[in-house]
Amino acid sequence: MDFSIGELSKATGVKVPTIRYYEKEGLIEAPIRTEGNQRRYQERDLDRLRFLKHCRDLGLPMEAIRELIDLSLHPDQPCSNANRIAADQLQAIRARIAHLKKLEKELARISASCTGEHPAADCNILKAFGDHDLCLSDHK
Amino acid sequence: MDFSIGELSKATGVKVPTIRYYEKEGLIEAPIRTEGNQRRYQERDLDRLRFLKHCRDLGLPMEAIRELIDLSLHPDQPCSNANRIAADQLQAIRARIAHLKKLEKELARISASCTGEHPAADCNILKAFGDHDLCLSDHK
DNA sequence: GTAATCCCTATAGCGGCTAGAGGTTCAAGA
DNA sequence: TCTTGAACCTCTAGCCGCTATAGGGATTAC
Repeated sequence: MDFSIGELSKATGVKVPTIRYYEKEGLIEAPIRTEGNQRRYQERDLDRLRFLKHCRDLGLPMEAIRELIDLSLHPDQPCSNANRIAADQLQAIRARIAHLKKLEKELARISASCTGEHPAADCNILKAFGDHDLCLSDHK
Repeated sequence: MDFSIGELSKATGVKVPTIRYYEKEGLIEAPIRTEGNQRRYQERDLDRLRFLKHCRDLGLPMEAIRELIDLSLHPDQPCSNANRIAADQLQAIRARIAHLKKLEKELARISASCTGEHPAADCNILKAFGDHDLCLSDHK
């Protein structure tokens, strides 16, 4: 019928202290309590937390999730904000991928520049780490 | 001959409070001071900070940078650690790219699933954020 | 000489948790 | 019914790598 925080944690993969943290942050509602002050959750809390976790797994910042939750609590409002949030996040992810690819290229070059068998004084890796001018691109 | 912290900052692109933070963390040496207690840096501090910044730009964690600095202070030691650090970082970057690509795929699908003109109750984006089962891959 | 700009220390805050201390409640077995 | 032991409670502090602010002192250009 209702879950303890530990059961909710197992069902969602969100750790117990994290659930309490989300509650403190207002991202999930404070559930009812037993006489002994322990939290007891309902089905809808499970849905909400699954939503939250999925959003976090997709990399959304908590502020964006807050907006999405607000929106789902007002089902008559237009969903243009949800659209914007998804598009923004997609763009942010693509920017990060582009940046990481530059780093990958530089690191591959640096990593291959020395076999690790020299004294440090002659190590090309140490030189490459020290000198951005040796880099092929401008990796920020 | 020597630089103030602001000049060092401009020369490297590292912000002033960050330079002081690096000093507190032992990543750069505490420089000499003027009679009025202001820091004055030398050429070698500039080199060190450039090294540090380049490593940070490449995504190395400070602990790894600490090891690299140690190594460059012992030029007779073998550089196998530098090799390992570069290889580890390369692997870490590649793992992050792989993960972000999964997110990109899911977000592109989610983002395209709704034009943003519906009431929230019917919004496919909200549904997709809520339900991982709709996802094509297992993005963590 | 004075005003503008730099510099100093110390502390707190960011995001998103996570770990620990020290104590209470619950549920299963004897 | 009693007892154990696991799970729960609150509160505080810590993680990384900075960044911002407050409240002052030093330096430099005019």
